[in-house]
Parts: sequence; C-alpha cells; structure tokens
Amino acid sequence: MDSLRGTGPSGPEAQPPNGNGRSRPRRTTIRDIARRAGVSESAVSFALNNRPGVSEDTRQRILGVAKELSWHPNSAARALSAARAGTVGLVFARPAKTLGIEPFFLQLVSGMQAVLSVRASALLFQVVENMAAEMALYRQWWSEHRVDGVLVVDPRVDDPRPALLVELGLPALLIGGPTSTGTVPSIWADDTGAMASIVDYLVGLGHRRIAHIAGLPELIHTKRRIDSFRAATRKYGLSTHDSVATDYSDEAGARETRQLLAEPGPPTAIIYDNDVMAVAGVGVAGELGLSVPSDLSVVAWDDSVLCRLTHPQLTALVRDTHAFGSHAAQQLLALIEGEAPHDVEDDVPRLEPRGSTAPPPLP
Amino acid sequence: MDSLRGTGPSGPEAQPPNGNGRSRPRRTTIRDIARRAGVSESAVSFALNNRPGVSEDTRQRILGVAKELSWHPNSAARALSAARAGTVGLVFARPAKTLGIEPFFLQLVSGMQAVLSVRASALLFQVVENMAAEMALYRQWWSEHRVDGVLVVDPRVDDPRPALLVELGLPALLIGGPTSTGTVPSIWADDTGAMASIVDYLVGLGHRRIAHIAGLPELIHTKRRIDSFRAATRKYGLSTHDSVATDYSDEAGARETRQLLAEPGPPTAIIYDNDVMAVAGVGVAGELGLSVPSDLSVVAWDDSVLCRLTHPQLTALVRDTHAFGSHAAQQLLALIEGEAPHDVEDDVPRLEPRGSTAPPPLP
DNA sequence: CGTCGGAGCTAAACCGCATTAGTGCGAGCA
DNA sequence: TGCTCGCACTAATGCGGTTTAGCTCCGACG
Repeated sequence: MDSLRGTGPSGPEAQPPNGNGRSRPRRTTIRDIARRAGVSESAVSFALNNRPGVSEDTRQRILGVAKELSWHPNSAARALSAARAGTVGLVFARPAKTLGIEPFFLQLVSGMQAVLSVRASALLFQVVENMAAEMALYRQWWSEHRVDGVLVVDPRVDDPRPALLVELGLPALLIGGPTSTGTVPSIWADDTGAMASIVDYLVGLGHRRIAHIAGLPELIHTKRRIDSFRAATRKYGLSTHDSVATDYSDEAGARETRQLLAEPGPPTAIIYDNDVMAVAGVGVAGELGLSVPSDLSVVAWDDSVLCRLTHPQLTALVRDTHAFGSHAAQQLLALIEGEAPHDVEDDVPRLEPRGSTAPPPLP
Repeated sequence: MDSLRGTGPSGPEAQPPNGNGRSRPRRTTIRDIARRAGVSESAVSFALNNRPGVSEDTRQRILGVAKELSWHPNSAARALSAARAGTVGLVFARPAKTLGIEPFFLQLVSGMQAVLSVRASALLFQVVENMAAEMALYRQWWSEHRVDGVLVVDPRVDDPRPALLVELGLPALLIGGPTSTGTVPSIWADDTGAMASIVDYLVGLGHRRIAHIAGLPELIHTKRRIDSFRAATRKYGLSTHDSVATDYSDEAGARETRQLLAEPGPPTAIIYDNDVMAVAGVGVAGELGLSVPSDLSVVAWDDSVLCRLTHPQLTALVRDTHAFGSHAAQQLLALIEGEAPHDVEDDVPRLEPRGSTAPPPLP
C-alpha cells in the first residue's frame, strides 16, 4: 500500500507548511498533470506549449487534464527557465505634487493592455519623483530580470535615457518621438500635421494674429509643435510671435494669456498645448471683458471632460490615445521578439470644432 | 591548465545563445560571487540575505564582491524558491470609454509605491472593462503566482469580489470601506465625518435647504455619504430631500442640478460627490441666472485643478490621497506577511473653503 | 532482410536562488 | 584526555517550468 504513495494519479496532496508560518494550498503543477495523464513532465510541457514531440491524441488528453485541474503556469518558473519575464515596464517621472489631471494616462495604459493581455504580458507600473529615479528603476528592473522591455514616455530634447537603455541592452520604445540621439526606436503622433491643421482651420476662419501657448519646452513633442507652428504661420505670412513655453499649469496658462492679450495688436486666436491652460485662458479672457469666441478664439490640444465643462465648449484636438497605446505596446513586443527596430509615426489627430472658435472680430 | 577552467575567480564568461536566437549577455549570479569570493553559493546567499551562517568578515567580503560585480537578485528565481512574487496587483475596472479625468488615481498609486518600493515590491497594474474581467484577472494572477496580494478599489454594496478573494486565499485589501459581506479587510476614509463637517459648515453659514448630488449608488462610500447626509440634516432638523444618485458624469451633474433648482423652494447649497459634477452644476446655475455663491453655494468632494479653474474657485473637500495610498499599501504588505487582518479607518478629510460658498440669500 | 530515420516519448540537466542537512574544527567542560 | 557543543561553512535538494539528449518502436527503403 505504502508503495503507492505519491505515485498514484492524485491531485495536489497534503499541504506542507511553507516557511511562512501559514500553509498555503499546494498549486497544481505540470507534475500533477503528468501523473494523472500517465505521461512524463516533458510531454506535458510540449503539449501545453504547442510544440512537437507529442502526438495529437496525447496533446488533447493532456490539455484536457490541464483544464480539469485548472492549471496555470507559474510565471516565476517560466520566467526563470525561459528567460522571459512576461512583463513590460512603464515609469512616470513626475514630482508627487504635480500629479494632477491626467486624462491622457489611463487611456494610454488601457490601450497598451489591450495588446499586452492577449500576449500574456503584464504591465509593471511605477510613479517616481524624477528622471534620475526613473533611470535607477530601469537599471534595477533589468538587472532583476523583472521586465522584458520598457515603454518610455515624455522624451526630451537632451534625453539621457536612450543612452542608458542602449547601454543596458534593455529593449525600449520611446513614446512621443525620436530624440536627437535617436538610438532607441520611437512612436509618436503627428504633431506637425496636427498643428498645421489647426492653423489652417484658424486662418480659414479669417484669423491673422494667432498665438501658441506651448508646454514644457524640453519635451520633444513640444518642440515639434513649436517648429510646426512657426512653419505654418510663415506659410501664410502671418506676423505672429514665437510660441511661448510653459509648465502646463493653469497658472502659467493664465499668466501668459494675460500677457498676450495686454500687448498692442493682441492675438485673435490662441492655441493651448493642453486643456487645463485653455480653460484658464478662457477665464482670463472673461476677466478682461473679452468674450469667447467672438473676441477671442481658443483651441485646446487634447480633449477631455474639461473641454465640455466650459461655456462655450472648447474646440479641441482629439486623438485616439487608446489606439496609440495599443500601437506602442505592439511595437515594443515586436522589439522584444527580436524584430528590427524602426520608428513609427502614428495617425494624425483630428480637430473637433466646438463653440470656442469663430471668425475674428471685425477690425 | 585546463583543470582550472571554470573554477578561477572569473566574472561572467562567454555568452551562450539562449534559445531566443539573440544572445544576451550572461548576468552575474551568486555563483559568480561565490567563485570570486572563494566560498560556496550558500554562504553567498546567507550573506546577501542577512541571515546567520557566515562570519561578519566573510559577509562583508561577499557584499563587497556583490557590489563590485553589481549583482542584483533575479526576481524570478527568488520568487520561485521563496514562493513570493514581490509584486502586488491593482486593477481598475472601468469601460474604456469612461476613462476620464482621474486626479485621484495617480496620487493613490504614487502613495502606494512610496511604501512598496522600499519593501522591494512592484505594482502590477491593469485597466479592464468590467468587474467580471477584474475577477478573472485575480484568478489568473494568483494561479500564475504573479502577485502576493491585491489592492481592490471601488468596493460595492453587493460585491462579488470579496467572496472570490477568500475562496482563492489571495491576500487582499479593500480600498474604500468594508462591504456587507465584510470578509476581506478594508481601509477607508471617514466619509461620515467628512459629510458631517460639510453640513456643519453650511448650516453655520445659515443654509437650511441643502442638497446632495451623490455618485454611483452601488459604491460603498457613496452609501456612507448618503447615510451621513441624512443623519446630519436630521440632526439639524432640515427638511431636505434624499441624496440623488448619479454616474459621476458632467451630464448627470448638470441634469440633476437643473432639476433641483427648478423645484419650488430650491436648495441654497449643493454638495457634489465629485468636482466634475460641481463644475457642471456651477455652469447650470449660471444659465439659470443664479450667481455662485450669492444665490447658490457649491461644495465639491475631492479637490483638483478643476476646482481652481472655475470662477469663483470651488470650496472643496481635500484629502491626502497620497498618504491614503501609502497606508493601504502598508496594510496589504502586513497582511501578506501574515499579520491578522483588521479594518482601518483613515484620517478625516479637510474642508477647504473657497469662493463658492457664502451665506444663503435673504428670503 | 538489415538498417536507417523519424515519430513519440522519457530522463536528466538547467535556470538562479533559498534552505536544509550535513561536515570539520576549535573551544569549553568534566 | 575525551566528549560535546556551537560556529562557519559546504553539499545537496527543491521551487516549476523548459529544453536537450537519448531511447524505443515501427515503417520504409535499398
């Protein structure tokens, strides 16, 4: 009798304590499946991973048993032997105090996961204070084998991260555009085309004095927008100022708007690089006795509830952030699989005209 | 000569291909450290994990070598042998289309990570469409051994999740309050006290007709607020309506505000369960020719940029979401360590009076 | 009719670390 | 002097998979 112990086609057996003090139930392993199906563990592995080495009959039988025992691979074991973590990392470097409204963020993440989840990858996500911490985290994750690759957001003009990623050999995708040191592949939205379409639209309405209140000048995409703004206004021979840079805050948006509107020959239309500043700008216009859109047209880059909470509602640039996230995840997974890196320019965003834009006042 | 091969104090050696097609550099393992320090692998493990079994001298020497070779533990290997994933999970169940402004979210996550990172734990984060997917994800994560525990947000009145978590034996912490089935420990903010303080404040200003536009009625915390609102208004003998439930959207906020203000004997103050609805409510008041705060006082639950973008700025209930996240993470880690589960009520939020509240108009 | 080859499967090694069961040695004690 | 005990350390095992090297059996082919 005793000789049968441990060899029978039993499921999980008694629960040995696991050092933790508490005893957790033993999970089913491929060993359990092997025993019950009467084959070796390797056969089970072959069957479960859809690789040759077992007959179709046996494969089906094994799959049946696996389902019956509701087996799932232990991700740690798999990561250890297959040298694949099944995880990608995403870091947000931002001082805790400035963590504010991020309509962009959840959309992006949710888009990424639509792709990742079907490829059995998870997303390791972390918010840190600054870029130094972000880089330290990349080092740590990679050396601990925690991730197979990372998605890097907010690329900057002189960005130290690509060099690090190359040095580490950590597969990575820059979300937001190639940096000057273009050594890491990137995906980005067509800010240039988007800006051009906004200027086209405003000029079409009759505007000749257009301003652009931009975001952080260190960000690559801000640079693209600024450059494109200059090119577009030159194209039409408009005598506008250069874009003004801000930190994206409502205070900055209000301050710069006030500044612009106080000048002689003030703009009749302002393009804001985010919705928060646009709303702040509308507030300033109100204070100054200007009405939107009859005295001043306002366009917000990026759409969110905010743009629909104001009166009038804001004309905004909407983009499919969800899809953008999906594409990014796809690219990264391809990279991890060993595909040759290449840059990708995503779709051009669409301008959604609402109540905040109209022809300029008659001179 | 040959006999020395592989036994010398060498660092990582030649790079064997790893099945992937690409060959990655071999990482340093405790084996490398052992060789170079001239001790056994176990000695290294003891030294690195600060446990007895090695002399202080040896320990220091080993630590020195480890740093020199810049060794980091392979998380998969550690997870496999220690039966600890070093990861906690967080799921957001929300239809992709309604993913909007979440000022709350990043703060919460960043607070969690302040605690998790010092305990060498990472956060696995996922956004899914609905609660069924969320539950499936818990099953999967747990069976794959991917997480040691999960943080569960948005507890509901008849919440199926606690039962599942108990069934799985997956350590979990409910963020937002104990459910009726109270089988899973929870941490929550003192909504009851917060609501009482708001009503106190408004009554102190002289208001007698106060309304409450609440959020999703299925959520536990909404229920607490609604109950507390009723209790508080009873206490003062106010003849107010019951709270009205919404889906948190700006449309719902606007609709319910319009409804309330159209009635005979309309409220002179409205408490909104989030800032988006509060802003929408201010908009409606403006349309109806009512001015805030002289005709109508408005209080928003939860503070964000939004509350400072309106004119006047909104009186709001601010809470330290970052700290809340930290406390939650702390509780969960304690649970995972095997500590006895218990509920925790967090600090009471603070009311920040701004321009949107004032004494009611004279009758 | 011998043998070659492939299909189907098993045994064993390995991934990197933690942990348990020894082993050798010097100090303490009777 | 002999014996025990504790310390510092090593050897071996296990975690749950994947993968490589064999091994066996059978049919096809020369």
